[in-house]
Amino acid sequence: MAKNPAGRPARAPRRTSGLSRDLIIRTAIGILDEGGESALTIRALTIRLSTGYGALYHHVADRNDLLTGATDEIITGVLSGTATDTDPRAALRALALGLFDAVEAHPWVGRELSREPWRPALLDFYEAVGRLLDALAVPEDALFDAAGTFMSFVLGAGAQSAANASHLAAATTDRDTFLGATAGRWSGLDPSKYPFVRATVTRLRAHDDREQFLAGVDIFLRGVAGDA
Amino acid sequence: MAKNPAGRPARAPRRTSGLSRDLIIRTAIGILDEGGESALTIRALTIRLSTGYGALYHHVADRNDLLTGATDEIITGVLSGTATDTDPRAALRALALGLFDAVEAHPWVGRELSREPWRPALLDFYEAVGRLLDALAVPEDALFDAAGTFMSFVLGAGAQSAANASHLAAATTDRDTFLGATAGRWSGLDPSKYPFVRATVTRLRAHDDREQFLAGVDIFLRGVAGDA
DNA sequence: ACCTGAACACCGTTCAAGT
DNA sequence: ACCTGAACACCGTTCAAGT
Repeated sequence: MAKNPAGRPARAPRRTSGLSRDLIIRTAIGILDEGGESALTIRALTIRLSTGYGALYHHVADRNDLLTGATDEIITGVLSGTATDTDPRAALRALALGLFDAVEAHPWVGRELSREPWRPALLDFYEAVGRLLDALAVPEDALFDAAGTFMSFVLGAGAQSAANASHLAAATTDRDTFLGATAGRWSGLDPSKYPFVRATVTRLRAHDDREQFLAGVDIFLRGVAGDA
Repeated sequence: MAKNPAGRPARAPRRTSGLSRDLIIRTAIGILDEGGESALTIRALTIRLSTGYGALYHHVADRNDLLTGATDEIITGVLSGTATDTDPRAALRALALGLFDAVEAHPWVGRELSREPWRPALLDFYEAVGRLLDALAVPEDALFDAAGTFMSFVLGAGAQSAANASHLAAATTDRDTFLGATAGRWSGLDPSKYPFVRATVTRLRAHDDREQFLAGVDIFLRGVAGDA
């Protein structure tokens, strides 16, 4: 149905409801969630929104704007859903876990944040972390290093977990098969050269990214403010 | 000089020295270092190697193979240059700093590692970390979480620092101007809403990524095995 | 076996033209 | 003001043809 028989170019029905940056970003998030970063093409967006290229470019600057806008939207959602007025340790755990879960749910966010860190939405996150560490009585001259370290760890763990999630999605197999294959590959390594990796294998099947992440948060908290 | 006047297609002089996967990867690293991931096009590679498309595809599978191969090469270099037979704490610091410096020197490596974690070369890194943590008398049931956390932090901090480095390269300005602009932007934030971010501003100009990274490593070491 | 380069099927983005 | 879609300048990859 690309052309009509009369030779006049076919014309898609004009949208009745107006386009908006918000609608475009939300649609982009849908495409990103389904197919990852590479699935977000301008063409795919025009089709899903049944509109033209120019219409999109009227509301967003370019594809990059689309990606940062989508990322901001996700991060903002994390913060608005997390209470920070409880015990500082609990609040830091909740904040970290909120970002971690968001990145697991939207694996493309992790890579986006490593491309464009210090987006406005992440600034709110950093601010909250800083205040909570201050409330934990972290000495002032250690506060900035501690906050930066916390951000690096949370984003790093999120990105890594997201990468696993992406590979999981790419492999059409389920999680156990994927981990099993990894374990199998690692088992094939020379035991004398890779004793630790091989010891990890026996744990891998029961491995829970989220639990390991929380264990990491606790290591950080102990390191930064004595025993958690 | 696309065509010669006689209408016969111009033909580039045939390479005298043979192509090899190794030469291709090394050339790719050069392009990546100069222009980042987007600069690595197959066309750019053929030009720099004065060869054709098919020649490249004869030695590497595709662009992805090029990227992972280049990343492996860098990571392998880090490990071969780091001694791990000293005091475990010192060795962990050296190992972490080696990866951090490599990512700073080759910013594209950080994003690549977040796309393809657990490359063989990183396995060696993980193995070394696990053994060193064991040598630090980290209890066995905490060893795997600790090693994973360490990896996440090192990769996360590296990626973040690399993102800064990329922006620094994109902005043709120097580091002080860039940090000054960021500080200026942050200073404009509502002081009652962002007290911590604003307090960070005064530190930002004197900020040293490498020092903050080492401070983070020490937080981790304290958290994982008592006072460092 | 190794290499060449035209050709193909995509991209993001622009812009004259429509309402 | 908002939208359409042909056109442009790129991509990565393939493959018949050369040596």
